[in-house]
Amino acid sequence: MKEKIENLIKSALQNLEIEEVVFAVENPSDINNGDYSTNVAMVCAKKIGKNPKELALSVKELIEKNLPEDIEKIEVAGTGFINFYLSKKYFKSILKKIIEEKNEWGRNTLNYNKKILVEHSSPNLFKPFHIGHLMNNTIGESIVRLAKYSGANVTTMTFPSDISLGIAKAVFILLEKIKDGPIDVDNEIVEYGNAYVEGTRRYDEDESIHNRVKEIADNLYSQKPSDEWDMFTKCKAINISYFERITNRLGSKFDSYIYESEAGIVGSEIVEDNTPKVFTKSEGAIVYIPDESRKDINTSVFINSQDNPTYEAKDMGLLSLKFNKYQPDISIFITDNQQISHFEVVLDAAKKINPIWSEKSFHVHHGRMSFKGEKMSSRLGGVPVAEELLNAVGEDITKRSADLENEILDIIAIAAIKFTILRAAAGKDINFDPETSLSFEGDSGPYLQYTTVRSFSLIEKAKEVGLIPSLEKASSEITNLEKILEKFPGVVERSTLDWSPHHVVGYLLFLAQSFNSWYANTKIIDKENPETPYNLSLTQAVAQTLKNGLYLLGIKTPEKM
RNA sequence: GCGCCCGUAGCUCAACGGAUAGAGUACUUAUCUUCGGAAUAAGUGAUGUGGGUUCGAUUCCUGCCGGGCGCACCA
Repeated sequence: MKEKIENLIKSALQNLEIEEVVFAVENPSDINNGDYSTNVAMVCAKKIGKNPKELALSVKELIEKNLPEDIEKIEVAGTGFINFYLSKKYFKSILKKIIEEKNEWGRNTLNYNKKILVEHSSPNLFKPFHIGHLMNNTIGESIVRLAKYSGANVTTMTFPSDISLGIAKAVFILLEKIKDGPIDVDNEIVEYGNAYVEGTRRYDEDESIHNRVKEIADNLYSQKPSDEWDMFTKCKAINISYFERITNRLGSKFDSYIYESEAGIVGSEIVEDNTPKVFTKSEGAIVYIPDESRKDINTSVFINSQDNPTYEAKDMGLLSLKFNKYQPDISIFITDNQQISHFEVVLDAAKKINPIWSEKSFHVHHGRMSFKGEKMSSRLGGVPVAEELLNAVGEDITKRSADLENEILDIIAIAAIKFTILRAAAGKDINFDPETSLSFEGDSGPYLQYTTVRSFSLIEKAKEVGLIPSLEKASSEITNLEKILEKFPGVVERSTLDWSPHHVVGYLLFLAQSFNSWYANTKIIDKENPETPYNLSLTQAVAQTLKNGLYLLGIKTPEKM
């Protein structure tokens, strides 16, 4: 439809002998200003020395001479906007499309047949899956779904951090601990988390253990058979299954794992092969010094003076592994925005090794969550762990409605949390206060779910009394709901173009509010009303659209709630 | 100090250079013997500050004020 309108305008401009200009056709934010709107007259007016309103009127007249039946009317408004109002017939065809396409409704072809690799949720072994991971997972999963909806062939990947000095510290503690007896199997994850925290503390306080910890680190990096290597591999397996359990609960699956330990090996080789071409030896380490023109990034160490790869080299190795394995057309990776400059350095260096690595990579960065005002860091302990938060939210939901099944309870709790994360543009920090951030009323995940569930159940209820949705007898009036439904694919496209799920959130809220408002003023199941079948179709289209939108956010629609 | 990002109702967030800056929450009211009240309707309330570019600036540029993050062997 947008293209259609653009073409109408272009041919009108030709008739007026105005040379081509860049103009916009968009959905006005206020639906009273038409279904589509263009600023073409304002853009051209000055160029040709004419009043924008007059110009708009002549464009309008020209288009009206041969008006397609999809368009009902055209108006000139404001300082020279040309607003297009679509016809009932067109909206009716949209409803038909929604009902026929079901879960496919809203898809686009922006990335048709492209290979997209999305890396997200990367866990740190030995550290619990905390709220920062939850945030990363929520945004990542939504981007995965947007990518799928845009016709891409999507591969999901995660990059567990399985090797570091910090992990060596944890292994040091665990080896000490098993001397006193075996680790409590029921509490393994907690024990490992504590070991990590304890290791960090001991290392800072007690210099005498530094040599031993470094030795452990060396053995882990070189995969040398030893007690520490055995301990490490055992912990790794348990941590990964823990990770799979929690991400599965959240609705994510990963096609592939690339471990930091693998990436470190590959990264080290790449760095060594490209020294001194790209990298420079300095003070026993190998560093990357950016060109003079890149004053915004800093010199960084890739291989430290102990000969171990740093995070930078590991990410270089990761690029190589990713592109060799998958040849993605777009490689998206999601991290918090503390890492922006880190990746700028890595990608700048990567550009000199294989330009494709940098050209096809796209960094989505999100803010951090502060919890009751306190910064979160699992290394220091006392961090809100994702599962604890989910369970706490679940309890609040139980207080509200006691008889929900556990599965539905979890679906609602996840929706409440994911909504809070996705409603804001990624990149901003979220000030997470469980008291206010996690409401179930008003703008909230459960509100959207509730509206969806209720609208689906209306259709069922109508069936029981013999009323079936049908588009045959439509009122001549065009409802706001029809206008809003028509916008859904455009909103999805916009979210896909800048990988920003929050546009979908805003849209769904608007749709749900409009539906609820209509619902409050319309008796939908009404045997006396000849428009009832049409209203039921409308309800069905709303329910489907809400459901599809929630899917894109990684939020499930429960059967009932 | 250098670099990047951010300042919008009391609070949490929107606004792809466009039309009267939208929501929720809180507060004040109203609807409701209901097709599922996790609802609906109404009211109060905001672009940190000074310039500039533009037909038009919350949005772009710039000065100031305030905040966050990053800056050599952590991840």
